[in-house]
Amino acid sequence: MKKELSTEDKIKEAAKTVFLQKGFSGCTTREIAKAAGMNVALVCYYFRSKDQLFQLIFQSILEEFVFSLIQVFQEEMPLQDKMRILIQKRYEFVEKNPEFPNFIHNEIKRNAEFMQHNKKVFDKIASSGIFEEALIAQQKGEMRQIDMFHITMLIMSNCDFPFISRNFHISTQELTEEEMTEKLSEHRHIVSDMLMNYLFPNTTHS
Amino acid sequence: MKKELSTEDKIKEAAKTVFLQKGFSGCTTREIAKAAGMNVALVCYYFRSKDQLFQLIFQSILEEFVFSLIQVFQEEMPLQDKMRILIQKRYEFVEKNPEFPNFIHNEIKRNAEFMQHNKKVFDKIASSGIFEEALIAQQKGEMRQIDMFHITMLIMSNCDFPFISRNFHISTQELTEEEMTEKLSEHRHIVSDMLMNYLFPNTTHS
DNA sequence: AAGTAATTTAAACATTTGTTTAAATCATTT
DNA sequence: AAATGATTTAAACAAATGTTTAAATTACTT
Repeated sequence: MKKELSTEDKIKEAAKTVFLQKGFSGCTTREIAKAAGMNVALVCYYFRSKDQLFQLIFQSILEEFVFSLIQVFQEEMPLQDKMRILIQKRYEFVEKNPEFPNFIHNEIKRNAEFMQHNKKVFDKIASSGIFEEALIAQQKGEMRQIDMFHITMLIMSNCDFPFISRNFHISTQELTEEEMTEKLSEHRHIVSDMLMNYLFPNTTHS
Repeated sequence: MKKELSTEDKIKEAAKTVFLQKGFSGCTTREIAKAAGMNVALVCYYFRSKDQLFQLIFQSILEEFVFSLIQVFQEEMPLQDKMRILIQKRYEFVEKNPEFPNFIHNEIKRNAEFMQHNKKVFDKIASSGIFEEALIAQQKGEMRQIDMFHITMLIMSNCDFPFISRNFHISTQELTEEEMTEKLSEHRHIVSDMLMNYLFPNTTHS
């Protein structure tokens, strides 16, 4: 059923996998071609250059990432529930796309202007109204009064880092892949508990 | 005063800077040589190969990293204080070496065996007795009863990630370098508060 | 079926990059 | 000062890598 992909799409899929796993500098066009079961020249035929192919992939991945966030913001429910779900969704998103955070950070480092090209995507978060909603909750005393910067950072730190550092912990604590997967699955509840307790201190949390 | 370095040491220093900033795949021997103000051939003359030079740098950085942790464990004080200081020291260490965490994760990904060569270094953490100490505190009910895996993960997540994602937040939230540095400095107190509250729930924290 | 355009392939090209070589320079010892 | 060994340099080499070319194949239209 997956056989019916065009050559162009096969290369795109392979490129996504390889770029996510190894980053731009860490892989070659030949590697991507091979992963797609294609000739080297075909990569250039369809995408002109490695840079252009990367730009394309990067953008699509970035959108996927941002949309997964916005999806939650737009729901109709109390901020506290929204936050809990946000944390959960975020954690699960990274669980499914564990290479993702590292990928973004590496490529921003390699080329800081990348993000400027994709700023529009991030504006969608701001225009979702989530920040205003949080401000109101803070004024009501429902939510801890700290800058949105810190809130964002706390959520991302605790949801993204475990997967960024997956191999590190496997190595240093001598875990198997399966044990690690299990641990990371457990960890979500701890993260959720800790963050919700901290962000909404006056509430009893199940 | 810094002029009195030997050629070998100049190359080592340059290599450390460049490797930390760009990773192994992200830089060239010529780049390192240039950063050291040296000839390309000198890099190979003193270190035989890029791989060997990298191995050397990696190991020294890793030791620096681990020793900064152990230092705290060995002090004589209640676990709760030890933890607070650990969090603080860890945060400050990454603040001073912001490229560090990303560097480690990237190179582990590139070559998983790297860590196996340096396992001895990490054993020193275990033999510091910190884990036993934590277990006792948990049995006494002083400390939240969660696996050391999760505790380690929480601390590292909140201390390391802010610096890993520094450029990401600068880009997406349109901050200047100075604003970001300031924010990250504030963030330490939030991290410390949140973690201490979570790990030692029955205590009042200043 | 012939002709046309798109796709695919193998080969080649130019650059980059890790490494080596052989000569030149410098420092140190005798 | 001569000689010896260490250090430095420029040049070269081989392999890898991004990209292009030109021919071969396929798909599609008339």
